[in-house]
Amino acid sequence: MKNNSFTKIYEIVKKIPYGKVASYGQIALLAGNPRWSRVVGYALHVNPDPEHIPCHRVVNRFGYVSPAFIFGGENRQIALLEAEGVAFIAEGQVDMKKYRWNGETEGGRKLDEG
DNA sequence: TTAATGACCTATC
DNA sequence: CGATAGGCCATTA
Repeated sequence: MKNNSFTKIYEIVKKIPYGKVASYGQIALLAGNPRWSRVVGYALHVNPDPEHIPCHRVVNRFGYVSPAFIFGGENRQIALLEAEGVAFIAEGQVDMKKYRWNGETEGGRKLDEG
């Protein structure tokens, strides 16, 4: 267990608030390594603690979800997100402009929601 | 150890 | 502005 790299990633992913979603690059960045974008996905791939690691709240830069890599199936992620209140603007895409996690556990509406 | 792959992002023409 | 190619890091065979 290399709790040196992934651990950081998990820490971020596990810190994602309820009803919000974050992108790999964001997590990687918050983790302290903007190039871990690929590793972040890998970290979730192993997902040693899917019960504590909300990988379903993680999507790519465009808000698209994975085709079928989530623990349980694609519907799993979508279902979980919808269950939290996250709406989908497309078949497998969430509104990153409304649910995109700023990176803080407080909130944040400094974006243009207009 | 070398070679290949991946739930991504960024830079260039 | 739109489309294509490469880079980075870690895991696996």
